[in-house]
Amino acid sequence: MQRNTRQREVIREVFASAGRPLTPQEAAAAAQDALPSLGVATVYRAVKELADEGWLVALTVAGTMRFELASKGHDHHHHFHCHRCDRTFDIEACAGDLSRLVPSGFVMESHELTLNGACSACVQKTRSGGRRAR
Amino acid sequence: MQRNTRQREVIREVFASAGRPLTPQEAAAAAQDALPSLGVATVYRAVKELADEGWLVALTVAGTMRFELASKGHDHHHHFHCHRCDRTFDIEACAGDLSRLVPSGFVMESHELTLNGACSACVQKTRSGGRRAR
DNA sequence: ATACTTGCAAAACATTTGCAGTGAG
DNA sequence: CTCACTGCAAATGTTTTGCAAGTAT
Repeated sequence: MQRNTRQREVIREVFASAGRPLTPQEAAAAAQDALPSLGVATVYRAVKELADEGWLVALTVAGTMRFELASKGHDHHHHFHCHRCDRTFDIEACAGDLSRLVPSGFVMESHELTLNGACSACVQKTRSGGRRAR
Repeated sequence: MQRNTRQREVIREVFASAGRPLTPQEAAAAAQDALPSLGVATVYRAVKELADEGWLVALTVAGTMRFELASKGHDHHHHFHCHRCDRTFDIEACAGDLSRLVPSGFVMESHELTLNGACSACVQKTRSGGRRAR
């Protein structure tokens, strides 16, 4: 990422303030909020560069690629995917010792853990019998 | 899945004998091997039904949706994805108590754990200086 | 016979790429 | 001024869907 344009600035801001992984689509929607003329292609391009650069990390949850800040202060964490609203949240803790799971002969370099279920917001909607759409 | 047709039989057979998660595309290719006229749409439809039904489970590894038999004798297991050969292997063990990771208010229904690294075959190829493609 | 299934092709999406115009340096 | 960046639209690739014909029950 060489030139500092308004759109890239906005895109970075979106991820910086999101606090959770965003799909390129979510990021585009949020960014267009501040810069309506911004096109999705630009978001895809910027996101890819930011990921290559290491500022963002890519992860795939529920069949969709998502990106989030590489370092948010805490180093390693995992994700919770809500199948109700399809949002992905960060989980601050790590599962711990997984090396015992690695088959002999294999070399583990990283691991990815995703919990699936309903987020608190969706749980509450369900409880109150509420029917609120996205 | 109500009627027992030749194509569904073939599709089930493909997953049953695969021994590892398959993408819809892989499944379609394998099934068309036994039933050339079979279309991808049918595979997608069948796979979705089988997954709803619980006979297959969906997982996302390395950016692609894959499906595999829900119960292969052992109940719960995880996956190891080799970034070298892009194959996914089963890991018989489960990480254990993950409920402590769930944020309060959230309800976890399942979890998915993927270890990334190199499988034994690829590790050996590397050691022996070998260079073999997929 | 009935109506669930299938194959095909079009549709719906998500992501990428080509291009000419725009703007950062 | 230059050339990287952007927006638009067309191109890709994947999964879904509409429909008429096929077939299990």
